Amino acid sequence: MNFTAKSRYALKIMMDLADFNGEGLQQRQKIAARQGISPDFMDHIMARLRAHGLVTSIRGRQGGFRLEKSPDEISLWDIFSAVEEGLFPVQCVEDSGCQLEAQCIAHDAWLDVAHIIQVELVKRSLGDLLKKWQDKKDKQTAFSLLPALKLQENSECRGPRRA
Amino acid sequence: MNFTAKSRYALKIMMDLADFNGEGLQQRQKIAARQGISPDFMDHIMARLRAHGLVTSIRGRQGGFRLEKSPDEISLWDIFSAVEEGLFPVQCVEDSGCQLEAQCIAHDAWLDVAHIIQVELVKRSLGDLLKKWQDKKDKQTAFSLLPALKLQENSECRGPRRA
DNA sequence: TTAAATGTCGACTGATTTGGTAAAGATAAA
DNA sequence: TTTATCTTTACCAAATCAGTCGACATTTAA
Repeated sequence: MNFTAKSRYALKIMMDLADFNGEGLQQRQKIAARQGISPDFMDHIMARLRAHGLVTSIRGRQGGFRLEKSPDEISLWDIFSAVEEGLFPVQCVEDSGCQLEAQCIAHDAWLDVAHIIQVELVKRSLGDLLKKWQDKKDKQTAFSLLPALKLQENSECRGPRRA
Repeated sequence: MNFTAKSRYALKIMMDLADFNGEGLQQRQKIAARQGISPDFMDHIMARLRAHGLVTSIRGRQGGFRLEKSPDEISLWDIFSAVEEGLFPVQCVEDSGCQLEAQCIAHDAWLDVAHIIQVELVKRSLGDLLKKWQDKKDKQTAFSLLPALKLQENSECRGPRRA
């Protein structure tokens, strides 16, 4: 299935854009700072999100990014399949051109696994996820005096690849 | 989620052992030949399957491998988590020690994704998969004069990493 | 007791992927 | 024309992957 850093970053970026949806264009630097991502690396991810019609970009002064569709119309599958080369677990499922399909004892199992993961990812929309995040945030701030978390800069929720 | 060749091979090996379950010990060379796997590489996978209590090995002459449990008691999750280092999609979900949990806009989504994938993989037992495979095989042989496929050597159901 | 048939373990390696940096450029507003 | 913004491409070090290899341990049969 191969969820790399691209998927992790892409989800953060998309959640960030959804969180600011309707509040105008969001700049590359700001998104990157809020989500703790290297802006240079973010460029690669943005290029893919744009190519797949998930975000719109405006160049020049006052430029920036925004979602191209409503958060409810964007699924986790859309996001991950936009940024990952091969999201399917194994090659033979991905290109559907496996010559040994009939003889491979594992082929159908992989097809099944690939299918169910896709189904579950399609079920989950950015809109739903954002709602859960906002509910959680509201509860947190109700019990503390922290400023709204969305204004804090975040750093990457992850250590080096191997613990 | 990171399904590498280890998962692909492990599934083939376990399906093979399930297919020959009750027919005595299966030798390393035979399994490898039937499933089109390098025996040397298979050693690494076998070590993990054994360490996780999925297969039993007997050394010396007349030695070999067999399943340690009934195919119905072995799930895809058991197999994949035995051979992969990090089966979870992202680090912060895997080690549950993420300090930024409360501030990460994506954390709960990853937790959800990891959970549902695990649930679906646990649902799928080697017994069920084997049954489907055997049904398929029966239908195939009913319409052709090919010898039973389980006796044919197989080669890996996959090309080079990049098409 | 020895030889043969098996599984076990760890070191090593070339190729690929990953995750990132950087430089030069395009575009639009001020 | 300057400045702020996104775009594209090239490049790179480090890690991972998918093995290969060799030495070794164990059991049985001759």
